[in-house]
Amino acid sequence: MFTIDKLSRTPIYEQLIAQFERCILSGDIGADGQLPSVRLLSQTLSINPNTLQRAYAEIERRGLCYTVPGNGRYIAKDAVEKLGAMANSRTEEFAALARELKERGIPKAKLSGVLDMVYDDEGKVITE
Amino acid sequence: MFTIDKLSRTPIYEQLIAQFERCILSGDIGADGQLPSVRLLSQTLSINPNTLQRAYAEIERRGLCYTVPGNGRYIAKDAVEKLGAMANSRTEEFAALARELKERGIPKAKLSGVLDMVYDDEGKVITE
Amino acid sequence: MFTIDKLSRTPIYEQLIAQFERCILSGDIGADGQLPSVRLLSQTLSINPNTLQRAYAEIERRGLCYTVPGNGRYIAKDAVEKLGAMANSRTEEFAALARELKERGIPKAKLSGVLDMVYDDEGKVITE
Amino acid sequence: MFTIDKLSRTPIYEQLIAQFERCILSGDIGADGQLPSVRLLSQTLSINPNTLQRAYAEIERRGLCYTVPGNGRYIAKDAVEKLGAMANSRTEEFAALARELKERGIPKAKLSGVLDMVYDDEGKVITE
DNA sequence: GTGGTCTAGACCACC
DNA sequence: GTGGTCTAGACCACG
Repeated sequence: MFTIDKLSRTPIYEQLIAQFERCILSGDIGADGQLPSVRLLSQTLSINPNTLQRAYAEIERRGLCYTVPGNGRYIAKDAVEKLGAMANSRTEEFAALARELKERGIPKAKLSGVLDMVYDDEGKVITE
Repeated sequence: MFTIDKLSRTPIYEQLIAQFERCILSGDIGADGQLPSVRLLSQTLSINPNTLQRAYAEIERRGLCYTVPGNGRYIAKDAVEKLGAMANSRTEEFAALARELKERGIPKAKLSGVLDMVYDDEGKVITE
Repeated sequence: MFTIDKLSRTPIYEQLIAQFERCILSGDIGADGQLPSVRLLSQTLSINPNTLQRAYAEIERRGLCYTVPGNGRYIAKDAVEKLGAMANSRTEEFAALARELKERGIPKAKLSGVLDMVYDDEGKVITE
Repeated sequence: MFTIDKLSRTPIYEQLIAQFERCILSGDIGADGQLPSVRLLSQTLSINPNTLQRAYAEIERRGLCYTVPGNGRYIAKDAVEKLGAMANSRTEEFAALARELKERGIPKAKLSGVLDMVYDDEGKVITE
């Protein structure tokens, strides 16, 4: 369910956050919306509870989940919407990267092609 | 000529590398192709000489420049081509970002629009 | 009669205590002064009996109620007076908060205004 | 300069945050606006560096200070304004407390008196 | 059982 | 020197 790269330069807790956000989007969390407990998941992933705790704290700070004291953590109902709003602001990142690649001589056609591939990806697989 | 953001989370030496690469691409380095000395430039930018040294070392490692001992650093003649090759591999990065944004519900049209903006921005200047 | 916020950061047992004290002040407990049994009320509120037990223990410790073994819990006759005395000591808390807000630049007029609003709120109901 | 109560129920890192905010308001940070380093201050207060780090991270998240990589942390120029804005929203807290005390029979006159004392505090001492 | 906090000590990257 | 991250292991409050 999760893949953590302990050697990566991006901190583990950020990797965790990213993975959780993906899970929320894809609905890969149990139907009751409960997130795995700190103890359990930290064992499963063999990471330190503190690290996971930190990831959870940040996810909660973003309003994507909430804590029921003594009971567990649950995904917020409007989590998907919030993620959408956040993604919108990340478009600027996309623009910056495109600008840089353009500067380095990558033709627009190439990037357009990549975009096509990404967005038609699953479509092709199914319809073929 | 250079703009360094000391507050940025991306290390200064990486910022330097990126800026040098841009200068190489745009030909903004003196006609003789000589890079400014560590001592001089570090003073100009008021950064630590070690930091600049590190950037130069990395640029050299990438084969974009070479050192003439006791004389200075000069841009390699095939530097532009090498940068082109490197940029190509960075397209994967672009794809990854596009994939993620797609996953989060950003429609293809939006990204295409961004692409158009980026590429038609200065394109006009050329076609005029 | 009771509203428990299970998501609140203030423990449930403290919420219970506060609500009981309010009920005692407003006289909203049955004329006989008997408090609901642990079993019944914990079911009604769908909270853990232990939690309710803890709240009752604390209320009893404060001398606001007493237990008749095998019979039930009853509100102490001097409960209201005791609550008054306790509230007096909480004025210090009020002073501390006011001091802090002053330190942060909130003008006295603003706090006075708040005070007016709070106290004149239901005051009207009485004078009518 | 700082007083930490390790036995308090409010976490150390929150105590730290509160104290820093007060220092910022009163201008008790060195003229250059640099905050003490994690290592140094954690030794001085004999607390764990991690705890202090956490406090600093939160302060930074609130936009009250910023980090110069490899150099240190500095107070943001608009820190005082931000603190003012935050305080404004805390007025609600004040109202809630006043409401509760009113409910418990504290007369308005008493709270008004407290308010007078708090705000005229230093004035009296001087003019008397 | 749950989450929250803290300590001790280590390692890394950057300047 | 600076901040940032992580681990290991402990303790506490709450339900």
